[in-house]
Amino acid sequence: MIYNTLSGRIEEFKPLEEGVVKLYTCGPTVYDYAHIGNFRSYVAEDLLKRFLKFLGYRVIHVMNITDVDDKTIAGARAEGISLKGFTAKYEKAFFEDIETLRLDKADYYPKATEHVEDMIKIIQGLLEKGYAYEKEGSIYFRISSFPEYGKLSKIKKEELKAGIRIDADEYEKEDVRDFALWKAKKPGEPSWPAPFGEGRPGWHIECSAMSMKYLGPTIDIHARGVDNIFPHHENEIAQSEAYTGKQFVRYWFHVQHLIVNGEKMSKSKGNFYTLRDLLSMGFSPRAIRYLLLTTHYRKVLNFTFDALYQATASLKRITDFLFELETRNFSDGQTEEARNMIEKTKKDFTAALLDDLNISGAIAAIFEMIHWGNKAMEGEKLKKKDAEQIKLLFYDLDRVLAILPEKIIEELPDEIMELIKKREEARKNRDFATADAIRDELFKKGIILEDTKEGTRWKIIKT
RNA sequence: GGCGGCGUAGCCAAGCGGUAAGGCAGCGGUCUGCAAAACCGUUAUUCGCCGGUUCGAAUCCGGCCGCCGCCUCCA
Repeated sequence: MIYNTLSGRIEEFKPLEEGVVKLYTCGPTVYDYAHIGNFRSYVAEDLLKRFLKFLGYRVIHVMNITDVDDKTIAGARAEGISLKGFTAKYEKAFFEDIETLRLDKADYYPKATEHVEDMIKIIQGLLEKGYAYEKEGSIYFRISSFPEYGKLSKIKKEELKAGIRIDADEYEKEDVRDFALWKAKKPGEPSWPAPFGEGRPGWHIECSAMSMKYLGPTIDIHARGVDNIFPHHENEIAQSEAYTGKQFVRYWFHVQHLIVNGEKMSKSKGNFYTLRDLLSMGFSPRAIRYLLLTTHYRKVLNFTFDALYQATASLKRITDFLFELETRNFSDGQTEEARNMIEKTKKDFTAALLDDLNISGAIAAIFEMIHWGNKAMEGEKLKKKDAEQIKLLFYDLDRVLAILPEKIIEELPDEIMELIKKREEARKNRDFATADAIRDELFKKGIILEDTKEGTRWKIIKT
C-alpha cells in the first residue's frame, strides 16, 4: 500500500512485471554540496527501495546526475574552470555522502552530459509529432497539444497564465506556459550539435530520456521531493507520454520537505546545513540517518538539534540492547516465548511498513522487542539460542533501516586496556578515588566503563 | 487567489468509528562503593477551537483559528 500523487490516494502497489520494480529517483544537480533537505528525500527513497528488496522484489534503480544546467554553468564560469571539472568535484562529494548515509547504491547513475543524444532523439520525435516547435533556435514543448497536462499537480493549465513571470530570454515562446526542451547555443556556454541547431538540453528532458533508456517507456515508481511535482514532473509526463503514447510512471512517490526550526531552510536565514556541516559538529552519520528516516515521508520534518540529540539517544538504546545480547553469558537453550516475540516483531514491523511506509509503527515494534528482551534478561529468562535469534532478527530488519553499527564490540588499544585493569585492581582494593579518576579520564576519551556482575565492560561513544 | 499538507503530553511521533502505541527528556524506586545500563512506578480524563452525525469520534461532516509547502529550473 502506497500513496500515489497521481491518484491522490493510497493504493495497492503492484509492479508492472511481477517481482520486479523499476525505480527512478531524481538525483542531484552537482553544483554544490547536498544539504540535509536533499538527503531527507534520498533517505526516504532509500527506505522505500530497501523495503521493496526486503519484500523480495528485484529493484532496478536509476538515479540521474544533472551535470549541465544554469547553475552548473554559472558555477564553472565563476571558478574559471571547465564544466566537467566543476561538476566532478561535487559529484565525488555526493557519492561520498551517499556512502556516509548508507544509501543503497543505484544500478545506474547516468549523467545528463552523456545522454544528450538520447534527449535529441526524443525532441526530434516530439517535433515530428507536432508537440514541439522551434523559436529562435530553442525548442519548446507546446502544452496546448497535451490535453492531460496538469493531471499530476492538479493544476488547470488555463489558470496557469495568471501572474506568471516571463523569463527575459524566453518571451518568444508561443505561450508562456510552454517549457524549453532545448536551449539555443549562447556564447560561452557548452553546447551540443543537433539536427535542429546547436544548443543544450533543458532540464526536464533529461529525466525522461534517461528513465526511458534504462527502464523503458513505462516505469513503476518515480520519486523525489514534493517541490518537483510542478513543474518538473508534470513536464516529464507531458513530454514522455506525448513521445511514447504510453503511461510514463505508474506510482509517483513524493517526499515532503524538511524545515529547520520551523522555517524553510535557506542560506540567507543561516539555517542551511549540508551533511558535512553536521558531521563536523560531531553528529554521527547513523544518528542523522535515523532522524531523517523516522519521520513519515509525507510529513514535514522539522529538523532541530534537539531532535538530533533525541535520535542519538534512541539509537543508543538499540545498540545498548545489542551490546547486552553480545556480552552477557546466557545459559544454553531456547524458549518458546522468545521465538513468539521474534515472530511478532517481524510481523508488526513488516505490516507497519506495508501500510504506506509507516516507519513509526515499524520502529515501535523494534522497541517493544527491546523492552521485552531487556526484561527477560533481567529475570535471566533469556537463553543462548534466543539471544542469537534476536540478533539475527535485528540484522535482518536492518537490511531495511541500515542504522546499526558495523561492530558492537570495539577493540581498545593496549594502553587503555592496561588502565582498565589498573582500575579493576583499585576497585578490588576499594580505592574508589583512583578507580573513579580512571573512569573519568577514559570518559573524556569517549570510552564508557560499566561495572557489572560479570566484570567491567566498555563502550565507545559513537552515536 | 489556486492546489496540497499539517495542528495528539516538555519535545519527537503512531492512530483511519470502540474508549490515547513507541522514543527522548523529567520525577520516585530497585540494582551499584558511586555511577552507567536495565527493570518497576509515574508524566494527555484528553487529541488547535466551536458546532453536528452516532450508543460511542483524536478518528466522519460543517465552520473558524494557526502553521508549512508548491503555483518562479530551491529537494
